[in-house]
Amino acid sequence: MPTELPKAYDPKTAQEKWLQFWNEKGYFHADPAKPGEPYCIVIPPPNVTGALHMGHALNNTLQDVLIRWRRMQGYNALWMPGTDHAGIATQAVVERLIFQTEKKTRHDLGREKLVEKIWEWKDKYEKRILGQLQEMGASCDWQRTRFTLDDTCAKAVRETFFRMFRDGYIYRGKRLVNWDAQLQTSVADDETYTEDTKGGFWTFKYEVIGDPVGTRPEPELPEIFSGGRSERLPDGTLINVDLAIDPDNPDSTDKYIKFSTTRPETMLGDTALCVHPADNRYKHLIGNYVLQPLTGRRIPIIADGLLADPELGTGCVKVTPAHDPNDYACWQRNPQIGILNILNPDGTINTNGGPYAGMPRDKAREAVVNAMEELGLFEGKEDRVIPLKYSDRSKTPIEPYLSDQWFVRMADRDDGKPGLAQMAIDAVKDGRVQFFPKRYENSYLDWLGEKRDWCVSRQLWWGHRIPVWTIKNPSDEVLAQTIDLGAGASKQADAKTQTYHVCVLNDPALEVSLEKLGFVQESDVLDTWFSSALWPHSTLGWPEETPELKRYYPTSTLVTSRDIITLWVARMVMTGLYNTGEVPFKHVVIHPKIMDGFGEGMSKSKGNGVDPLDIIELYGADAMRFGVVSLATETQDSRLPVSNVCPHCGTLVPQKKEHQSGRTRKVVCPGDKPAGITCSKPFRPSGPWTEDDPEFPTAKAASDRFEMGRNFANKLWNATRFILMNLEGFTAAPLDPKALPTEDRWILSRLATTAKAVTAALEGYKFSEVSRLVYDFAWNEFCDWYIEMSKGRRTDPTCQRVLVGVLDGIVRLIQPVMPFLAESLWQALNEVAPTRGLLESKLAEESACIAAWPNNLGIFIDDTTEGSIARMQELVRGIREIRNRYLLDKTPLTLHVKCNDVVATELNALAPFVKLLGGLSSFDCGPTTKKPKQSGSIVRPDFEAYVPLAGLIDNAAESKKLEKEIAQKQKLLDTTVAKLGNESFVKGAPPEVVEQQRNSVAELEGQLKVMRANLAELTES
RNA sequence: GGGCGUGUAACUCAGCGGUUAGAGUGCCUCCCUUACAAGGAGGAAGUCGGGGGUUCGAGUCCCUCCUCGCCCA
Repeated sequence: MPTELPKAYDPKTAQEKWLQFWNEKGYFHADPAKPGEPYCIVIPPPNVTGALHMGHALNNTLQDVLIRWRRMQGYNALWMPGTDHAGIATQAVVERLIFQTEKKTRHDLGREKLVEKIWEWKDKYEKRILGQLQEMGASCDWQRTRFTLDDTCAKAVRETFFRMFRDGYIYRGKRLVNWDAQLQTSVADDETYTEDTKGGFWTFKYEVIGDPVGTRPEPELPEIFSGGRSERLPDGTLINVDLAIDPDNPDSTDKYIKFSTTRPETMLGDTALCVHPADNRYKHLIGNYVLQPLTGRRIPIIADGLLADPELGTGCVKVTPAHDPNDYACWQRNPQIGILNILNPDGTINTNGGPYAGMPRDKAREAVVNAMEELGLFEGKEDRVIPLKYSDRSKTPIEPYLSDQWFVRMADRDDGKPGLAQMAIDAVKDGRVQFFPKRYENSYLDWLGEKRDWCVSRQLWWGHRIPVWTIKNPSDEVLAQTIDLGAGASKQADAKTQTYHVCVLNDPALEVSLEKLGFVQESDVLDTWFSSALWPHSTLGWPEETPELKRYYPTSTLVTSRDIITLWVARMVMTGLYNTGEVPFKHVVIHPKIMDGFGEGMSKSKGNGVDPLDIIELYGADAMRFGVVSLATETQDSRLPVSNVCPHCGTLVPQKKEHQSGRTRKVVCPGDKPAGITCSKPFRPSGPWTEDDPEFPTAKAASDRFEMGRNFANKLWNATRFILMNLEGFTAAPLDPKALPTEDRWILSRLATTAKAVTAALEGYKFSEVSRLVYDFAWNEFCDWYIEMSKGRRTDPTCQRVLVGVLDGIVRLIQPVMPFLAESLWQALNEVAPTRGLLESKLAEESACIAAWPNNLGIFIDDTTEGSIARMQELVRGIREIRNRYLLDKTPLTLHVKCNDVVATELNALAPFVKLLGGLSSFDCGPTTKKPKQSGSIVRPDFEAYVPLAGLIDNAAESKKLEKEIAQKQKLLDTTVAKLGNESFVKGAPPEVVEQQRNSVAELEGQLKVMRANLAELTES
């Protein structure tokens, strides 16, 4: 006996049940020993910094769609899950938390203790994140879950660093970094943000000091104007640097030169003043010197057209290479001016700042301004809003800071070894790695093309500690003992600073003995991206030659968002090629970003992220997945306006901008007046909260964009419910397309077409197309028409087989997108019709997860039949339109159709359905049908149909409608005729288009004739 | 400043050279018809950002301007 399903789909029940079922069955565990072409995706490891938001939901749902689809196709599919330690982000979050709760800094705690605390945080959030993924239905191979700091990954990191060190790709160098003085670490550009901040614009002057000819060190002179700089002079000549006084203007003995700055304290580190080479006001001063009065240093006046802007301020700027990126670049062009660091790592002034040493930045600024004022060198201050760079981690201003860092060399090499950047460029250029959509290649290639060295050291405690031991000025004895360290260690020496670095691969004993000799291990850790760059091969076990690595590497597809193409994708390609000689993945799929309702990207710092679990709770995991798949189009980012669900009454209260970033703690529910709800109770809007609020319950986030998926799930559920209720006596048998009636041939043709299109969409990573195709077919064709038609054939065994067969196909097609729903329907089908099939009957698979993907249905495709049904649908819609217009409700109608014999034969064959769907008591059709008086009319190219409405018809209304239709058709006819009258159209357009237009004219003329006759009759009566 | 994208119905988005531009939501009318009111039937609603151009034909290709977004300087 058929089981009866509950009236509505209950996502919660399905999710609990099938998660457990899948887990027990182990469908998601990939075994390299099993057959099947490999298909592998590595997850972009989410940061353990915080929970996942809808952007992650989108990213992971798309991966799941692909992996589930390939699994159904019979691939040996592996989806490798894991999380990222996200160095600075996580450390900063934990440090902040500790400071809030215990008022302790990391230095109070110490390295070991802090790292321990971070591991606790990591455990908590890793669990949360993996839980979120599981609830979404992600079919990852959970047994293989990795973490970028676990032993397997650590081994790969160390091996890679060692090889790069040994091969000369890694070096120690100085660089101006974004210094976070609070956290005392450098941060990457993407870890900073710029905010307009109230500041000042001070103007000072320096005294130009006499510099008698001959006392200046001569060798300096050519350098100042050497290289490209002289070319930038407008007249192409060198300026006579020995002249402090302009020869053309001997009276202009400038005593002072004025400049402006937004950061007066950096004057302590000035190494030059700079003017534009073409600036006539200063031309004669170039090459002279000024006195930095606070430090007593004599610094040159130089010309640099790239730094100084004659239009801006006084046209003269101070140059502080160690504390400003532009000045730093100027120094690189003019190295003779020197570079001077005036800051300690904690942001206080160092000994280079003379009397100001030890002062914090802000105090030093005050002191410097005061001192300049006392010296009479202060010219004025203007309040100004300036864009200031902040650290995203500590929310304190960034200090450009010169420090020793470790770098990975990107550039081409002259020793025959390949340049890392070039290797990665080649892989995309020759198509070994392909981007979808293709245009994203540009950002990848452009960025790599700059071949800028990668700063990989971070002054943090949370991460992979750099395996380098260093000694300065070692004794000869020590040097002698480190001549031969074996193959497990590699040495670099910097002769200039007498510094020796030893990188150790994996030899704890050697580490100990090095330390005994006075070597000290580098305290820095590696940039997080260093370990994530290895992710595709490290997770598979590299450097070991594991069966997984052999089987699944290179992986197949990487699915990610565009903002980390450079930071992550490019680096994975580089390290993959460097370590394994092969690209890490063949396809890179870039998907859109989900924005909030105001067009801003979701992020943890903004706190405008929506927890997928909120959406899942409200609409179900299938609906959430369907929703995000639907918005994954190729071009557009997608807005997700969010509402707060009032915890008291369930009213949806739209989220406003002021609710975001945790700025609003209390919202009073306005209730829902139309629904008669007066709530007025307070709640806390959804947001980046980490704890409950004792006063106000927190609202969950909702978005009506997920209703579509929820409704669709319920629709399919009920379609299945209906079919199962009508399978009394079901027997399985193969279907012979030729022997089937029109309606069966039609729905099978539509299924076959849909399956083909869905497969093509998946192959092209056109995700939104996938959901749209299945939705349209299942709802608008199968449910709205075929199931309705089947109601006239309740006990027909063929119809039962078609119903089951098409439903079976729909369930397979939707499985990648809506796996919980699909499994629910599949299991229900398995109970009632375990043996089934369209072309052959066989026992269905035990789970939809492993059901075969529909293919080879092409035999069912039948355009003629699709045309017949389309005509019938037009007729039925016409009848319904008349019924609705006259509010005829359930009144049985009669219908007379005039058409040619061919059409009549087809319509007669479908007569039972026309009667059923149109609510007719009688139906006749043929070439001799006459229009009954007082009837509603439906005029279409192939037929004219009449519904007698004696006593009901509203002549005026009917005429009005007809007139409108006639006007439309006439307009169309006119433009078509005009088109055909255009000789160049008839000659230039493809013949089939011209033919189509000709047919259209004939049709329109026919229809217009009938409609005009009908109108005339209406107005007569 | 450079690059990439975007602007289509009230909202969120499809369509990217060929009939009269579509969907979901919302809106209006009718219907609790024995699968589904998370539903059914029907309807109204768009000078496809502005301006030029190419083409027999342009939301669709090119140029330009404007809006908004992202990335890189």
